[in-house]
Amino acid sequence: MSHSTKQRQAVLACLSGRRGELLSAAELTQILRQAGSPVGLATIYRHLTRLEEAGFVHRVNTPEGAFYRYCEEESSGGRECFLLRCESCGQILHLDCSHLRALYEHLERDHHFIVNPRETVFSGLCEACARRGKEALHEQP
Amino acid sequence: MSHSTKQRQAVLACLSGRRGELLSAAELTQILRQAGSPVGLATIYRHLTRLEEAGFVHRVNTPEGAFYRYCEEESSGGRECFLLRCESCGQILHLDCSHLRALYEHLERDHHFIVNPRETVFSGLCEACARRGKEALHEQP
DNA sequence: TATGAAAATGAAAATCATTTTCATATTATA
DNA sequence: TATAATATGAAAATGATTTTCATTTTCATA
Repeated sequence: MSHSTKQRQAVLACLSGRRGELLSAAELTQILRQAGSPVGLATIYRHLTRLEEAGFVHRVNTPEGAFYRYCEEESSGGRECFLLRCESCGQILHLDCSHLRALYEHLERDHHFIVNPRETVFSGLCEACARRGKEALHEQP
Repeated sequence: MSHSTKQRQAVLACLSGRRGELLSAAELTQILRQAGSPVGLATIYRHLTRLEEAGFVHRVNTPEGAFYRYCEEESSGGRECFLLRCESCGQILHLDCSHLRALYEHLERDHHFIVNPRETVFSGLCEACARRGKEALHEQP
């Protein structure tokens, strides 16, 4: 049995009020503290884990640690979203692309691998960083 | 200037002798110790970092930590390899697939995102684990 | 509305991969 | 060989996450 507590509600409410945003456990702690309802870090982690297991939030793992975001209900029309992470600036982009969906179907049908898009992060360079990198090649040292 | 030391050679030799295998720093330490040429963990990490920067090894990040493998020289005909990681059994599969290459070209051309295949790991379920999962659904509790 | 068992909390300690420090050892070159 | 640059490894530091445990809160039931 799970009890409803204000900490539990605060964590979910914070993520729910910031849809699309990816937050770390530390950022959540900070936000909740500033909002006047401080929640211990351990409790934050516990709720994030439970909320993820219950399908209310998604977790995205990066080399810099885990980030969490509110889970739009895909069952009710929400589009699956793919994640692109820029290795240079750390930004995480969301992409809805039919080619990607098709590729995942191909991997499943022809390579017997069922991709979990929520855990899969394409690592690379975003447009701005790629351009910056190119320019750097032409600069004087 | 970098000095050639037996530790440096041992690390590269170990990875080079196990092409295709993904090893953690701890596993490398273990293997080298058993082979009679122990190398300190800090030194292993230092060499792995330098070898990766120099292009001799690839690093793959997973929620369980980083893994390293010898870098086949792609410039001389080696095929780019894509990484699929089973969330259930932890196995990492290598895949050479033209659809994937095509998708990366699409992402670069149409979404201006340059994917780094070495850092990108598709997370999901391998064939065996997917089958096991399906069977489990039909089992009696 | 009281009671008590189950569940939740948070501070502090524990983990665990990785990095840094620093005193010592090794390498390459003059 | 001397010596300056570089490498080593043990131990300490880091930082994200998890666990422990004494205390507090929730909620079904009396």
